Amino acid sequence: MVQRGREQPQEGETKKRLIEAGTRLFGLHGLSATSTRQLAAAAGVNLAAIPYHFGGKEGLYHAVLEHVVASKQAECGELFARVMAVCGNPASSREDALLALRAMVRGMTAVMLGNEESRHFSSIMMQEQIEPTPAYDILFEGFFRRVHAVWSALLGRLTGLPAGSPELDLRVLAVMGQLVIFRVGMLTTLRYLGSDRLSEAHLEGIARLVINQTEAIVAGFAPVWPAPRPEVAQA
Amino acid sequence: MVQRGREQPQEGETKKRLIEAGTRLFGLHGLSATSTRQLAAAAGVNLAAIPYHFGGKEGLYHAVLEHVVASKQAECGELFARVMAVCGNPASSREDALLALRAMVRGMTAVMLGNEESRHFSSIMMQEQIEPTPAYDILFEGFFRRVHAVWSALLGRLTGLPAGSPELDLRVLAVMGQLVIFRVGMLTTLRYLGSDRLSEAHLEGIARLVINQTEAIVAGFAPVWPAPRPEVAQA
DNA sequence: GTCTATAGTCGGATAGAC
DNA sequence: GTCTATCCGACTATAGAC
Repeated sequence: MVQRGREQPQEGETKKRLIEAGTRLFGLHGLSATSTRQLAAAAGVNLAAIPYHFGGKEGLYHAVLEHVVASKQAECGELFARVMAVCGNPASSREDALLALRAMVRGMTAVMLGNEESRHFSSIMMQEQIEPTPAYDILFEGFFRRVHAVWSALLGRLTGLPAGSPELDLRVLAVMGQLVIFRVGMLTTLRYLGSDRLSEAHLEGIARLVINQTEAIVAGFAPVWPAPRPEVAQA
Repeated sequence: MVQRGREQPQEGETKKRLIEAGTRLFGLHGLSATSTRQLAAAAGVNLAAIPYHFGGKEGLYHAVLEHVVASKQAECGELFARVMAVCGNPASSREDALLALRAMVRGMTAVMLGNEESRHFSSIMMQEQIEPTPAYDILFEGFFRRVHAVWSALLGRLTGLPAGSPELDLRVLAVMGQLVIFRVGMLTTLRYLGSDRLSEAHLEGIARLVINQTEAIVAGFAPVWPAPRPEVAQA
């Protein structure tokens, strides 16, 4: 808050502390509503370190986005690879695919709802959806496209919809929405649960419930797209 | 932009223009990142009108929230009443409830994804989820609680889950998530569709797809909560 | 009720000592 | 590479004329 009671920090240390503080503050308040003075104070570094190391506030924001995307990639890499292996293997059974689906829901529940860092990450993602900055592509290409690809392979396998078809792309979004809403509407969720945080039991309940619903979705799937010209000429 | 080429506007007119401009600008940039100068310029009124009429920027924000909530209530009131009537009538069949579900999905698709005003409304809701202001209760009590109550009655009727149970509350959120994600992740959705806006055909496809999935969810429903102590003592 | 002018604060970036 | 001191622009709110 005031001054660090230590000797001069190393170069890497200062940059690292600013990125950590930036992840938290940009997530909470957004890019324009976070001041360089707040950032420097939270990181315990000098104000002038921001223009010096990152070329300005926007440079720091850019570095924060690259950092959180790399962090999420590391967190999800193994899970994604396992699921993709099942989907890409023609010998795997439908039962294998359903097991992979359960693993995917559980993994995404943990990644999205579990730790505190994910809160800041998703807040940044939401702000970029509302008002994209030039750094939006980092999030889209680095994180979102990958998640979508895995879900797409999984649901494509279970519904028979062709990869890249609009119906599959939209269904992937709708299915992911079942989980995303708990992140996006966390505050509202907690009000309904009468709690101030999601407990382990809540996470377990959400994961089970989404697994049940997603299995029901693929079991009751019937293609609806391309909307075959609804009631063409009343014929 | 500069000056209005007219005589002095009426009192009500100035307030109305500021609220309209506020809905758009607060939705795009948020409370703290929208300046009074932007607001006054967009509304075509004098800067000093904001403290005069609303007591300051935050007072205008408060008025904007009350305005959008009232607008959504008017938009949804009839649909909600119809669905609640079906759910509250013990004589209505399961088929009636499924018809109400279809009407609800179509109605919410139109309300949430259809018009331009809903974009600003949902952006404000998202920002309040990230960093709530004292005005958050206006949104929660005035809009969200009502939507949730209707979905809850509908899904309670179709699954047999008791009103107010945690599982029903969470399932309502998960089901709504299927639609909410298209609003929250509109930018990403459009990238996948390779379009710059959602056409009527897109909306129709989304509504059909969510209806199909939600019907599948209630058909394949199996209660998962309260998680019956997952593998209690491995017995 | 609306305007101009301005007070007072806080923002990001930089110069230059160390 | 880090610090202090400072510039200058943008912000919200207000005073006071009309």
